[in-house]
Amino acid sequence: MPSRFTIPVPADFNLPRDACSYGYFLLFPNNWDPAESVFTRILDLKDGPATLRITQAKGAGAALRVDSGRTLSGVDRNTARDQITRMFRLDEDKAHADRFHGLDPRFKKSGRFRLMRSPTLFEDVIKTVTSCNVTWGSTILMNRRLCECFGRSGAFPTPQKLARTAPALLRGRCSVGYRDTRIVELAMLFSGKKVVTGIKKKELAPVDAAWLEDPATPDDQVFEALLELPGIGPYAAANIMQLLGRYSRLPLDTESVRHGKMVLGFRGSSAQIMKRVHKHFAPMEDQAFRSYWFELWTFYEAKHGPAWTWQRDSTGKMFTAAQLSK
DNA sequence: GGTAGACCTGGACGC
DNA sequence: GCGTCCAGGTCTACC
Repeated sequence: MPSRFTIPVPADFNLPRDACSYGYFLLFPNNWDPAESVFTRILDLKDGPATLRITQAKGAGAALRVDSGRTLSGVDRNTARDQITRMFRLDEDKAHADRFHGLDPRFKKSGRFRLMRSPTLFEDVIKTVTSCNVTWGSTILMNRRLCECFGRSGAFPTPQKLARTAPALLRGRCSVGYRDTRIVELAMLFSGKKVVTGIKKKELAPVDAAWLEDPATPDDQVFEALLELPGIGPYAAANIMQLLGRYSRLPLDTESVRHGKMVLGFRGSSAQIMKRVHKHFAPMEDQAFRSYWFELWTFYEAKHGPAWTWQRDSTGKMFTAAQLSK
């Protein structure tokens, strides 16, 4: 039996704008339907996977309506509500907006400040690993296959499932290449296991997700802890920081170099341009990433139209530095 | 501390 | 259809 519930949102929350605010909205098992303005997401809940259809029929500020393909227990409904809240950052209120817009008023009119993320930290970490050293089209493919091959009914696979998976099988089915062992080791760490990692050649304690998510934990300690994880270098760690709601660091990559050259007019080697991009956004203090990201996003939208009109299988594959430089 | 090269895959390109 | 080259961060070895 289908079921329906609602989730209240902050007065400024706008589903098309805020759901389509970061590239992960294009990755499985997320699906945005531009024609209907419907965000569909499969969540692996206690009683099994559920396909959730999320809409905001009455516009910005109106409660989200969530339709499930099956009846949800009270426990599953609460878990779904928590995960959707995390995904759309519904806990970031006017104070967050005011802080960002005070430092960078360019985005006050559009109201942008929220960045879409995953329902769980584990999924954010794996999505980040699958976005490293690979073109965006391959990132889409890896996430699709992870869900199809190892997730229940197309949901994102759990840490427990991936922790039990042989790296070679992961590589063979999901085209993750050398990331295979890194993903399995990360899954073990998120499953509460100690890991003697072959990647970084040391014994690692299980990931304490609550400690990483706790705003009271200092940024520097979170960053250092992330760098310890297999497959996580400076770029990935900085990206996970913003996914954790810590916006002072910039995950700079080849795309940042392209942006530095094309939009900011910087010249020099890649390393020099990255240093200049860092310096350029330093005045944005604890909001540096938001300022950087929405500047990038504005460039993308100027090329391809508003993000809520993008199609995963066409527009969504255009986003690589090489493509955008053309 | 800085740097070169290996790690993989998909896609573009030339023949 | 096949071979070659390239894009894309992390990690290790070496200086």
